[in-house]
Amino acid sequence: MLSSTEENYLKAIYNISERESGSVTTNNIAQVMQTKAASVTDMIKKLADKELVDYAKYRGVSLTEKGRGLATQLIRKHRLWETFLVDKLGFDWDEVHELAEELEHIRSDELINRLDQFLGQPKFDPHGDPIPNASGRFTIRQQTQLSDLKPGEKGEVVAVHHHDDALLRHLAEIGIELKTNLEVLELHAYDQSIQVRLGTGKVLQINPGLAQKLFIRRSN
Amino acid sequence: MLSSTEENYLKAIYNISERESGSVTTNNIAQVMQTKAASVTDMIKKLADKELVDYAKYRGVSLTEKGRGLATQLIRKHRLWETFLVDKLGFDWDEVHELAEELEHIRSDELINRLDQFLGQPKFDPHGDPIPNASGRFTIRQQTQLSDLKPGEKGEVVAVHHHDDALLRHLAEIGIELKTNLEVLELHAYDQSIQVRLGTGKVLQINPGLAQKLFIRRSN
DNA sequence: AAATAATTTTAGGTTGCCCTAAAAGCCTTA
DNA sequence: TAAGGCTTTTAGGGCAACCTAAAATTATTT
Ligand SMILES: [Mn+2]
Ligand SMILES: [Mn+2]
Ligand SMILES: [Mn+2]
Ligand SMILES: [Mn+2]
Repeated sequence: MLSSTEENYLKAIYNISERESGSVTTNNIAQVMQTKAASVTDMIKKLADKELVDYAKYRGVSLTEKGRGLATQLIRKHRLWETFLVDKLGFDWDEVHELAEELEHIRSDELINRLDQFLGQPKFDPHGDPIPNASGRFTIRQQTQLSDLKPGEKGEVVAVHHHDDALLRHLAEIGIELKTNLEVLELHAYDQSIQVRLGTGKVLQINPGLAQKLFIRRSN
Repeated sequence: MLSSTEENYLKAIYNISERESGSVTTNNIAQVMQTKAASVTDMIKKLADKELVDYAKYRGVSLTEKGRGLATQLIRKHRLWETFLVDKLGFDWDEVHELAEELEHIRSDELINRLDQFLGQPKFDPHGDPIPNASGRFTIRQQTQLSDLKPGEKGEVVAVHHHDDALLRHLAEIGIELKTNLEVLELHAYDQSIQVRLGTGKVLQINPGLAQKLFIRRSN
């Protein structure tokens, strides 16, 4: 039985290792967990004792199979709760992350499987992130960063990277949400910004930072 | 901001003072919280510092207005989550108490108010217990213990006392749930048992312990 | 290859919630 | 009303998760 804190560390390690290659460093975890390196070392030892991470002093950690499995289940719970909050309770997509951070620690397989059924076994959460199934398998989807599209290419917004509430609110404001269709009109060499036309006809300048955080499925 | 533990103590004190008159004793709380008297004394001091209980050494505690308000909100959350689990996720009434014990500590007024809306602002939980509204007011209902009915009296089961899962399963097995209609046929002086006929026609012998835990609204 | 800089670990301490054992206070009953 | 028996509090610790400061190790620069 893991504490909520242990679960959060596992998830942090999982997320870091998804976006960076090699082993995960103490400082890296400290930053994500908003804590101090010394505290991370304490916790790493505990997780290593429980065989959830492989750990070599001064060399960082990586998840074991067991650790990765638990992290995946936690992500499943997080994303299912987010889906519940948006689809059933009518929250906006920028309001659900913190709540899901608490709800994900409710410990009951029965609960999460019933919730999954109730929601119609969704494959993606309100931010377009894939929801692993009960065996921990993710649905793979073809997607590209908006910043990689060439002028003339069209597509549909399928995910946003990631849980920055201000970003999500901004997107909603300028008219971008999941399933929004768009076409790249021009790339401006001067500031790397991208001009796009939305399905609604609205034309927008998207700055490069934002364009990296929007994931598109090409549609032609 | 209260910890889950502090919230649970408040709820325990609230529940004890509902069923017993006078101030709530340390041992009483220790028994409900499954902990030791010394631990209770520690916590009582903390709650007294926060002005959630009135405390006089060796004299027990009682909730302040503020403490009672928080306890009531916790009970609201508990009962709304139980209602969600039964009505929306299809759990049986004997399966939801422990889960609600965890869910009730999720801290968000917005969440609980949306959940309330989603459930249709229910007035009673799956065990027939009243759900306080956002201002902490309970719906009052006329009800009598089955053990107080006289032969010939009829009524409807409106609540069961309380969260003993085995009791709830037993009731379901013998055909008693909320809204079950019944009529008292006979009282047996020998063992104080009560013979009742359910709406279905089924005739049962109910022992006096159980009869005290069934709440009935008279219907004639 | 040193020297310096950065990272990581260790040492020692705090807080919240729990414990056992002993002391203190309250209550009953002779 | 005084003793004995409960109940409650205090004293002194343990454990999880955090902290700061110092030491150890690794990485980078000269
Ligand atoms: Mn999230
Ligand atoms: Mn998400
Ligand atoms: Mn309950
Ligand atoms: Mn209930």
